[in-house]
Amino acid sequence: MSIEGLGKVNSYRTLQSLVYENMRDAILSGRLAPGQRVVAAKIAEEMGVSRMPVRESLRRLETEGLITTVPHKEAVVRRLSAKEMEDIYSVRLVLEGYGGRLAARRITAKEIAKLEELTNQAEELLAQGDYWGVQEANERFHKLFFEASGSEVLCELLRNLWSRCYAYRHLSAAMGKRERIAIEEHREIIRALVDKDGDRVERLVWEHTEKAVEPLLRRLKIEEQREEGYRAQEEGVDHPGHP
Amino acid sequence: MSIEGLGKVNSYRTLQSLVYENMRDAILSGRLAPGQRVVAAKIAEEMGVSRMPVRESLRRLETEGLITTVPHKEAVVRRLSAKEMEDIYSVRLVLEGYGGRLAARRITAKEIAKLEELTNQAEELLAQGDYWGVQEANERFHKLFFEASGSEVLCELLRNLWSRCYAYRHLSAAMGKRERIAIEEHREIIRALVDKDGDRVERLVWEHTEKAVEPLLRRLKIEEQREEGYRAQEEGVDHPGHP
DNA sequence: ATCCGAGATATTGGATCCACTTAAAACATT
DNA sequence: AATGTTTTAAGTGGATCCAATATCTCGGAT
Repeated sequence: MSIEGLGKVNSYRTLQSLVYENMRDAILSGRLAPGQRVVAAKIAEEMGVSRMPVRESLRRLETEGLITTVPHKEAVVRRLSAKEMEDIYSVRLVLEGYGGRLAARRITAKEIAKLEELTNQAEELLAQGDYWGVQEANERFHKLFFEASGSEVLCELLRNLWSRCYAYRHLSAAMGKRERIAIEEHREIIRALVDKDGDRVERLVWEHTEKAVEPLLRRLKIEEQREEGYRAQEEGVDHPGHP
Repeated sequence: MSIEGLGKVNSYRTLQSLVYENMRDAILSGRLAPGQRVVAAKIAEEMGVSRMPVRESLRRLETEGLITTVPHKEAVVRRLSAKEMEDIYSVRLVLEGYGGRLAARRITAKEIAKLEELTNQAEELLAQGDYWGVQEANERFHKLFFEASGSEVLCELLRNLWSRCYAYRHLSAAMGKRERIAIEEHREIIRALVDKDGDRVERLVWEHTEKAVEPLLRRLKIEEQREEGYRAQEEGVDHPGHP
């Protein structure tokens, strides 16, 4: 009936939406890791609800691309191959660039101030060696940035693409190697926004995102190969190809 | 239990997926028109199934942006304002342009032949005055075109954007005014693909889509104003603003 | 020893039931 | 007649039950 610690449940939210958010959060945070099986009954019991709202949530997560289901078999948290990750990032690149172009035309002084604040925050956190904090601040920068585009459709798509790779964000932690430069690039983007120079914003976002994704992809490919190695060892097969 | 005329239902497809496709088709075709209310129980009865698979389908359609639901109230087929339509088209523009750029690098001779065939088909249909047929052929051209990009992510997003405005396609019927030119533009895009000139493909797609959307938007705006006029008349209010 | 098939088990898919929310309609009150 | 209130109807949200299907296990035949 009620989810512990969430107070008055039935006041205005449906159970289904709460379960959905809970599951989504679990996936993004990594509590439900990519490849892990998701059993509706288990989730339902854990949350103290029936299977019904869980099933509806599963459908939503499925159409968002966060889980995959096979009829009568199972639902698993979706795993991304390096190729898929690359595709997602390249589309994000294009869309964020376009968002930047739009933002340059309509961003307000207030929003720019907020972007500057986030950049300063990131800088401070970097000085303290809090790399995770830096990443979080940078994420908020990007989110705010594309929301300034004024296109709800664009935001929706970007949020989706974002959430699909969020569970892999630990792979893109640069641990001091790139953060310095990334923050400088953010400042440059802000300058271009102030100048209302859409072309320049777009180009800068392109370069910026491209550089950010490169190490992530490299690591993902390494992980993939390592895992394939394991599997080969276990199964006694040398190259089973992708499942 | 069984949907009439669909044969062996439980062999490999789930009822839910059949209901989903049915509903989606109804929305795209206009049988369920934008703004129309969708009552789960009614749909269930019509299709001869229980409400369960209908509810799951509704969740999917909702996250795809084809319907909107208000908790405990109702589900309605989503209506697009001119602004939303404009946003969707501008994102489509960007993505299709990018898809073209990718396609230029990897499209095969066979795919190009198929594109040419579709263009010829469109031309024939135009000569016969079958404007609807022309539109359909052109749609298939676009679909095949962006599928040649090789990016599943990109295709998924474009399919979604496509489906969101599909119910409004009658508004973009040019009835002979533009089809001639559109077909010529398709041929030019094909030429650029043959030359593997990604930049040119992207530019051509931009221009092409931009020209196609303009009349649609104009008509949508006119419809919007007319409807507002009706409402003002009915309610005796002069300008109630957007709901 | 290996392969195959018949139960047993786990889990999803679908139907039905009930409770709760919202709106609409009927009614009463001023 | 207009307005506020109660009753009624319609429809969603959630729980539970049953059926269908896939996987697993174990015993038997070759």
